[in-house]
Amino acid sequence: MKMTTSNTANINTRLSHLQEETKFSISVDCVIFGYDTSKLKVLLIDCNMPPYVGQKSLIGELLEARETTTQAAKRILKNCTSLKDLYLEEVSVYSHPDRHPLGRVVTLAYYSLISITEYEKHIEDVENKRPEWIELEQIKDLAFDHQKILRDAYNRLQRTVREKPIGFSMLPKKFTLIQLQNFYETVLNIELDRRNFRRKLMALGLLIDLKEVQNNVSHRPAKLYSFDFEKYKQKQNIGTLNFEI
Amino acid sequence: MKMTTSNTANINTRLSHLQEETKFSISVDCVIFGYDTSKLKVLLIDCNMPPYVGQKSLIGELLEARETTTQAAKRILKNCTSLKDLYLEEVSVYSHPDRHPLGRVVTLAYYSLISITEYEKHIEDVENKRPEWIELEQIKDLAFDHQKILRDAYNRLQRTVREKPIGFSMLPKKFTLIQLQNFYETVLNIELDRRNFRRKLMALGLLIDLKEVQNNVSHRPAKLYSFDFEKYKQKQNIGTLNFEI
DNA sequence: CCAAAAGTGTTGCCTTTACACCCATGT
DNA sequence: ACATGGGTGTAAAGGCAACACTTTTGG
Repeated sequence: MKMTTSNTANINTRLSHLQEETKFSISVDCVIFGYDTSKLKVLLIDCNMPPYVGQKSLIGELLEARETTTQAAKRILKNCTSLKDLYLEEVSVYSHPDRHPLGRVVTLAYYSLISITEYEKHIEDVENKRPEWIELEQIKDLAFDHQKILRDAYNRLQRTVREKPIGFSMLPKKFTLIQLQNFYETVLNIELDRRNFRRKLMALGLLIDLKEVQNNVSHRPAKLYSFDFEKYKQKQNIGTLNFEI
Repeated sequence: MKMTTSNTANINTRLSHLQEETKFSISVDCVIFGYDTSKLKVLLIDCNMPPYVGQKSLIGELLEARETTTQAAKRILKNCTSLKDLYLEEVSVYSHPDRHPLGRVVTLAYYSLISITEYEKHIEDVENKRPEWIELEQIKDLAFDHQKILRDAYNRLQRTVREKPIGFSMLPKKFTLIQLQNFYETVLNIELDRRNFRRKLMALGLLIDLKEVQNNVSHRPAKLYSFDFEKYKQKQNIGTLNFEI
């Protein structure tokens, strides 16, 4: 059995300097999810780069000299939404040598969740070339390998949303239980039983009954709730938590 | 509200060339888990690089010009174990600007699972500077940020091992139910009820009763089983699967 | 008073847990 | 025959899924 180890530079033990030939551009791409009128949407921009002119792409930038990929992702998010402290989660690395037409660019994908309503409030601050919300279902033929990145990010979102209360980042601060249920039904692409859903959510003890109701609705107005992030943190710390939709 | 987007090069829309100043070395580090005599172990090497001389580190190499990070991980694994087709899963990216003493090196961590027995069979093929199996519990003060990488990888392993039958990659091809149970108890650091465990595993219908038993044991010999990877794939394809420990 | 959506309990089933005794082999 | 670990069943509790009618508001 022949081995090839011997001649390979080992980055963790033997290497004495870093060569220019093995340096790469690194970018960070953000899949920004929003939720509005029972639709899951993604913030996309137009790609002007051949051969992808006319297609949409995710929002991404090159990693700068002294920032981490997470910092880069936060910078990107702040730039295009003017919001900060958004939920952010790493998806994966995409490193096919021919994935980018300008040359070798390894990209780290992140996804983030934002409230479209909050986003709209600050929209006038963003430069004229604005990103656009596109319904997830409508998105196809993204530039580069972004369709795959989106698929991976959505898979990750579906998983995480069932295990952690991250969905509340995409909902208004005050919401009805039915809005919450619709949200889960949309994101997970399943149907939920109303009574069972309410029982489960109320049993978590993490919803604050605001003692307010909807108004201007032509039917019985629903009660409004908000999510108790404080209590969630406490329960998390003492290991009491079992958030499972 | 001030915005900073306008001047930033956008990798996906506007940039026309890649500059040398924003190129980085990329490495791939592998957390190689093995399981032996009721202990979870990790394959580590000695780090000879100041200021970490004397400490252990993960096995890693620089990404080469035309390979993906996954290919790099497979190359690394093959080099140091002479085994291939190993289970491989991405952990995360580590990109702190000062994480590596030679300069800016962004690393992608992967973890892999191997059977120590299989590994030992090929060990004579590996160059003299051999990596070493260290019990997970004993590992502390790894070089670089490898302690954190290991922690993240182990968390990922604990999660995945409950959801997918990846543990069988670390066990002998023929195993007893009690060995299997010990494996899960070790990896997950929990205790399991023997009867309940057996019932659950048998109910999966994915264990092949080999109609063989242990020999040379000074007690009632246990039956040997193997995992039915074929059937697992089929069930996975038709969505019948519910592998949950 | 009608339309439209909000709100509310009960039951059966399945899954999970807890628990103790007999069995097969080597010495 | 004894020591050692292997192998087995049952009952109680808890969680999950299925299901239909009443309530409140606006028009």
